[in-house]
Amino acid sequence: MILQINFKSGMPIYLQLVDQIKTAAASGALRPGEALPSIRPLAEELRVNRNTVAKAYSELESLGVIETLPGRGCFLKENHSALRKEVRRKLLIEEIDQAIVQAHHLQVPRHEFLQLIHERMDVLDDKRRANEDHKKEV
Amino acid sequence: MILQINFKSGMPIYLQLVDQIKTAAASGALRPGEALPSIRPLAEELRVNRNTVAKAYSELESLGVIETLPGRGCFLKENHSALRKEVRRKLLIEEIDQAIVQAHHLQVPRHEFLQLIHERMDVLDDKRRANEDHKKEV
Amino acid sequence: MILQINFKSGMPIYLQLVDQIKTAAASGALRPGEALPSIRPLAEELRVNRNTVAKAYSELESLGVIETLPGRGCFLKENHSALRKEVRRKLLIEEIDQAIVQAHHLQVPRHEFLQLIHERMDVLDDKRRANEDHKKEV
Amino acid sequence: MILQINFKSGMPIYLQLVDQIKTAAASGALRPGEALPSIRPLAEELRVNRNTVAKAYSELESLGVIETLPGRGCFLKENHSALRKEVRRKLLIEEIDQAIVQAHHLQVPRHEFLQLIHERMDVLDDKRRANEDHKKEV
DNA sequence: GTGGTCTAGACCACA
DNA sequence: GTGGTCTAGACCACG
Repeated sequence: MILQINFKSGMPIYLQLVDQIKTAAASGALRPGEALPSIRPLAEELRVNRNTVAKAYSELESLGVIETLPGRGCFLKENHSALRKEVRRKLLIEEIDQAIVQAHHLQVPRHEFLQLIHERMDVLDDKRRANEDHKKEV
Repeated sequence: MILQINFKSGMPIYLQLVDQIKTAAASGALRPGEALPSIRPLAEELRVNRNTVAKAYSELESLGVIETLPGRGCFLKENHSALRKEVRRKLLIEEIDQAIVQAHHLQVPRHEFLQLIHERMDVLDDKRRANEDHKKEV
Repeated sequence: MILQINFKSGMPIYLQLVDQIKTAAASGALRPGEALPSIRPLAEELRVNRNTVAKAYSELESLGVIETLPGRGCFLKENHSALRKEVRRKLLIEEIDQAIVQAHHLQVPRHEFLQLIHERMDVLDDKRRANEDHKKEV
Repeated sequence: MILQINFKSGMPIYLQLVDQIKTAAASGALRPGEALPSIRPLAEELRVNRNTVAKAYSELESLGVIETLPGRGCFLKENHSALRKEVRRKLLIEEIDQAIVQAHHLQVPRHEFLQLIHERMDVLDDKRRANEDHKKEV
């Protein structure tokens, strides 16, 4: 799971986390019963206060998305079905449209835009792989 | 231009307006030189305080998207993009990363993601062209 | 840094603050990275509403002069001048023209005017140096 | 007399006019009994609403600086002595300092700054001469 | 009519 | 404690 925070959006960080984790859960990127990253390391990784992550988790718990077992960690609850394909498509289109609009607003030509997308996909892929390798080693 | 506010999203109202107006500008729904809705009526329509709309507009002005002529109104600027290339790139990357992360969360495979991007670029292009044609007729 | 407001000048309070803080930054009275007075106490000290100070600070942020870290405070930015050369020139010309016009109004002859400029540049330079020395000692 | 308006300063235009005319009067650039430019042409020249100029003049009248003779125009009143040299110097220094501070803020080097000053003095001189020639022809 | 400023006071998010 | 958002309402400046 990749979590990405936008510090400047004005949207509360803990809500950004909630949204992204809900999405990951709903999409199946997070499987029922699977453990979420624990608060302290995640807070460090995201360069965010621990309270902020804790708040996101407690919000998720009260939403019934996750379950907190004190002393053991946070786990995804069972009763979540993956979203229907159409809904997922809609969620993704929202983000894509924002990027396209931004590109147009900044007058970035189409080919540069596409090139940038490929670049970022590679960058983020590498990041993710690095993360996973790091965890295997630990 | 249709403006719509989500009071529960946690995202500040004025930022929602900023985003939507930037989008409208980028998509061609608003044309350079065109007047934006005036602050007071818009505030009433959206059932929001006048200051909140004013803040959105003032933000847009300092971003260089609109121009406000006191006593006359607010207008979309002509050349709204005097940002340095580096900064533009950074802004765009932010949006792109969000889309990529969303795609990953939703476990949309790479080729489907790219296909969707092309689709949406075409769709938005068509929309923009339609808008322009409509205005020419008027 | 001393901030002083003229309630009768007709110039908006928040702009007076913006100007004075820009001046303090330019003169070295405020150093890059240094914290500005926090909004609430400053508002009390100046007997001004909190929002007014906040508006000044937010203006300074969008001008790229300061950086505000919510929950922590506002700080003078390091490299406050990413403006394009052309824009900078225009901003400077505005100020220069005002001085020239004032000189003409006061019928100060050209050579006296230029002499006065040199004098003031030296005076302000000295002030800035004094400020820097003082801070090194602290 | 040169009148120079800054539309972006936030200071009311009519107050800018009042200040500049007071200064011109105090310095002797405007002589007692001399006629001020009439409202309509001045408003056009400055690209300002007639009401704004009218307001400035009415303000000046209530301050006792000028006298309005309906149907004939506005004239500088008699009882104004030129300011003492020291005061004039102080007024001028204020403007000069603002320009210097702006230059420093924009990191314009000293020699460029001085060069720009000479440039602008020439430009404004030419403007003034053009104005005067134009009036002689009329 | 337009936008701009300021106040007073409430509540939120974050460290 | 910090800054941020929002509301409600008053008054000003300008066209």
